[in-house]
Amino acid sequence: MPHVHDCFIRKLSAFHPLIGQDIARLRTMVSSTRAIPAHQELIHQARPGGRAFVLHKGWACSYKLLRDGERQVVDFHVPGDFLGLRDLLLPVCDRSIVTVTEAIVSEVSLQGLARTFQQAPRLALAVLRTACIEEAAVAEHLVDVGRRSARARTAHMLIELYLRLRLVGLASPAGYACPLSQGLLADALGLTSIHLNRVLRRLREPGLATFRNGFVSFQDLHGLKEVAAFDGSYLEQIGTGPLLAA
Amino acid sequence: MPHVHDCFIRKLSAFHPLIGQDIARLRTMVSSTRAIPAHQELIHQARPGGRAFVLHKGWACSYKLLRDGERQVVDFHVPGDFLGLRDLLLPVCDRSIVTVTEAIVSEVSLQGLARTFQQAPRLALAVLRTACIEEAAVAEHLVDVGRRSARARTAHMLIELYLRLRLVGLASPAGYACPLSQGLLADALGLTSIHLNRVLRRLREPGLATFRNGFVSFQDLHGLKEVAAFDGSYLEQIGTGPLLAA
DNA sequence: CGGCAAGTTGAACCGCCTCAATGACGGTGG
DNA sequence: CCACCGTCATTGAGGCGGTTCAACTTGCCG
Repeated sequence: MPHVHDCFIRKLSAFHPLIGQDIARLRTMVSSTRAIPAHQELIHQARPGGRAFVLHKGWACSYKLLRDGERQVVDFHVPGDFLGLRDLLLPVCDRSIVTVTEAIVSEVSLQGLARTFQQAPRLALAVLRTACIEEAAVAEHLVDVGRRSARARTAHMLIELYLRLRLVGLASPAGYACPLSQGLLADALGLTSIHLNRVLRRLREPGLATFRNGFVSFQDLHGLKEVAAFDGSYLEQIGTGPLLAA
Repeated sequence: MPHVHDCFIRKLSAFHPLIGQDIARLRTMVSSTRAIPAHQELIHQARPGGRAFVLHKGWACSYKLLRDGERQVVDFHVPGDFLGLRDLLLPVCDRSIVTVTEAIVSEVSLQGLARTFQQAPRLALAVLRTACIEEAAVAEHLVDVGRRSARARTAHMLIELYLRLRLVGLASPAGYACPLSQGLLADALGLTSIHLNRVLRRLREPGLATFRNGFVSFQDLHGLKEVAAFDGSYLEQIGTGPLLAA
């Protein structure tokens, strides 16, 4: 019933047309919507939990910790994302998810999900599809880190976040609010924050994009896509549905 | 009915106990088992297909091509793996899958999978779990490329392949047959084949592991795990089931 | 005002890449 | 049977991108 569900519904709709009944079922799937402070763990690496969440508001990120203290951010999560599906299906989760900002989430139990699968297979399919898309994002992320220069990789990440936020109405071609610190973004890109800082300057000074004070703003989105060698087939094709006429 | 299904069944069993009925259903899920030559595309990047396969014999790999011709191998596939689940669920697949060696596969249709989900939810759950594990491998791979040195990363990959092969009985602590070329492995690790060659030497000369003539052999698996800072929580916990008492 | 986290800049180092050449092997056709 | 070829593996020398270490600044909060 709370309208904070909007992002999730909006996102699912982009993948799969939902009917009214589906939305009603969606509301029975989740429970205990609540606010979580920033920098709080939702899911802990290697601790069996079996909890999943729908993120309604705020940002989160999943990361893995190495023994030497290094951290690799695997993915960022924005409103509408379904977190921890893996944690429900596997006995042990291999990564942690923490909030980046204050966040509003709803918890999803294994029972709730299973019930949804039984009663509304179409809906279940939509959920699976979003999970697939998020996995595709991880793979794209891997390509970034493995085969693109720091500059292309950074440009690519800024654009990807833009598309994902646009899908839920939180970004415009001018830019978007981005609460990530340079250190966190660097841990996602496989760079040091020092080098990322220099890379960001080399995007800012030629007039491509600016990341400052919690905002990403695009001066030349087309040029930025060139730099990123962006091929958004895995994301762009979505987000062209009726909900995103803007 | 062909016993080439063994690897898939064996792998599913490791995640979820199967009963006889499940195995019978599994056999109705797939169709047209056949041999595929080496270096042949099973699934083509950006070409809508909606086909998926169970790999019974041989190796395959999924990769993404960049506009500049660079290639990033996202994952290797060994017997027992389920290929292309994403391709069934999403309208467009964002990566290609090719055979590395000659391979034997069975095709799985969306209908076949959907039927399985309806008739045998337990089985469907097992399939989803293996898909999750493979996604976890991609994430681990991302950590490799993003935050580990070339040497640790290479060691890590050799061990990961070992564990995945062991799960289907194709590896022993002494080593395993590995038909990958150095160039292909380098494309997975985000290295040049030249540098990978030097890295392999720095694993061979201290007496850790050898990769030569299509075989990986471990001289000092424990030491190798040290080098890799290996934390196989996402893989090791599995493979300790009854089927893998060896 | 003091303290901490995050951002910014500089200088020096090194891991990995690039370019280049050679060796080892199997296949193919003369 | 050997000359020719393509693919893969191996080794060398030199250069660049990104790291490391070390300031210093800025902004926020107590």
